[in-house]
Amino acid sequence: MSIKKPDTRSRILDAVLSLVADDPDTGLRMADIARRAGISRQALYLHFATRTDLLVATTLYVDEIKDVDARLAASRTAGSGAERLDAYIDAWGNYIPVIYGIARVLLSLKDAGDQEAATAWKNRMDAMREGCAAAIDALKAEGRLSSEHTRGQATALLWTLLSVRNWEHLTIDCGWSQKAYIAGLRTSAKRLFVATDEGD
Amino acid sequence: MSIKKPDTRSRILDAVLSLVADDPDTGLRMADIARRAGISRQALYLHFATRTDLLVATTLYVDEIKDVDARLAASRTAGSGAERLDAYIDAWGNYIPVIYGIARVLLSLKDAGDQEAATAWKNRMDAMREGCAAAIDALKAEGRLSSEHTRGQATALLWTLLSVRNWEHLTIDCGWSQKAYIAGLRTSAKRLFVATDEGD
DNA sequence: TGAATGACTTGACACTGTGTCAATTGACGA
DNA sequence: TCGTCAATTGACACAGTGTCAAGTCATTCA
Repeated sequence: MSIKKPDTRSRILDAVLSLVADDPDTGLRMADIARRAGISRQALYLHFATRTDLLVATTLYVDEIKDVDARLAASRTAGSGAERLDAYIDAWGNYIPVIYGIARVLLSLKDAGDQEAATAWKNRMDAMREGCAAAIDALKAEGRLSSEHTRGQATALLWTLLSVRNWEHLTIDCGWSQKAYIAGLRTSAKRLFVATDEGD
Repeated sequence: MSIKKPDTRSRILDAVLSLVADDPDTGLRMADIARRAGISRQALYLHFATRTDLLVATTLYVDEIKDVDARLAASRTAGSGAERLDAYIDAWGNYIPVIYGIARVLLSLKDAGDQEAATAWKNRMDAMREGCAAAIDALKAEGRLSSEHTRGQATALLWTLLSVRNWEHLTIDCGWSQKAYIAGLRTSAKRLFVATDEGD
């Protein structure tokens, strides 16, 4: 990886982010991105082979800038399984709005049948799933995982519950505030996965 | 509405469905649809103004053929609130795979910023939400709705839980069978919304 | 019988957006 | 001063949607 250099690449990535922030519904055309970055459309192709490449790179760039890893790692230090579940919901749930703009673009590419975008998204989501599995495992280790689910089922359910699509649905379609979203998911996850005191 | 006629329109709609069934990942181009329907590409525009119109019409056509209304109405006759919840999950959850192919196309249009597709989808989902609200209300009327949620919150959560995206995630990404999906959602909904016996 | 109508066909074309190619410029470092 | 690298301009190929004009063919109606 290069360290210095005049950083046209970063200007391009920032241009994508600023366009997405400005108008989430924009088509995000290569020509628009170039204009925003202050270079010619053709110059984009000196840095990224295709539009998909550029968009995938942008999501990685966001992860880097916003330091997902640090955010999510914090949740692993929590004490009990239930606390860990809450911490993970907080960490991931509050990260979603940060990535939502560009995530949406990537999801839309994936939906349109773009294999590369699908793979990139899958990788990100698989990493997120690890966190879900870790939280469920912590519960299980304490014997506090609801007897109604196996570890695998509980992990899949939590993973599903925490999807970007569900965040989108609850906040945008249902009008929940970010705070209400976090609170709602916390209580839901507790009800779903944490065994009640008198044997479950 | 016309009753007879050689029904080129239906042939077109069937062509869309058969293409979607054949290859869910296809681009579903107007030219392909025309070829499958046995007419010229231009003739499509004699029946549908735009590709979006055609695709929206196709989802309505599926609803008509498969009779969603009848399926969902059945769930309203169930006895207790809990039974009604189960019946609704069964009815809707088993309808999803029927519409999934074309729903996916519509969702992808919506994602790409198509306003007309977004509205059409919203209408369908609003109707589905009614069923969720009715099931939650039935629980509430019996005093069996978990005290942790208001009616509105519970409805939104159930609506979210039953989304096509979640079905997609659980069955396709997580590999759950349709049976496992229904069973998983039934127990989850019960845990989430039905109050436990000793005051909740 | 013969004209009008409606559904469909063929073929050409405009438009948008991505990606490619070739030739040129200008700066910077060895 | 030469080479190289980043960027520029301009032209173009290719898909896919949507439009337009002119022509065919069958049915219906007078």
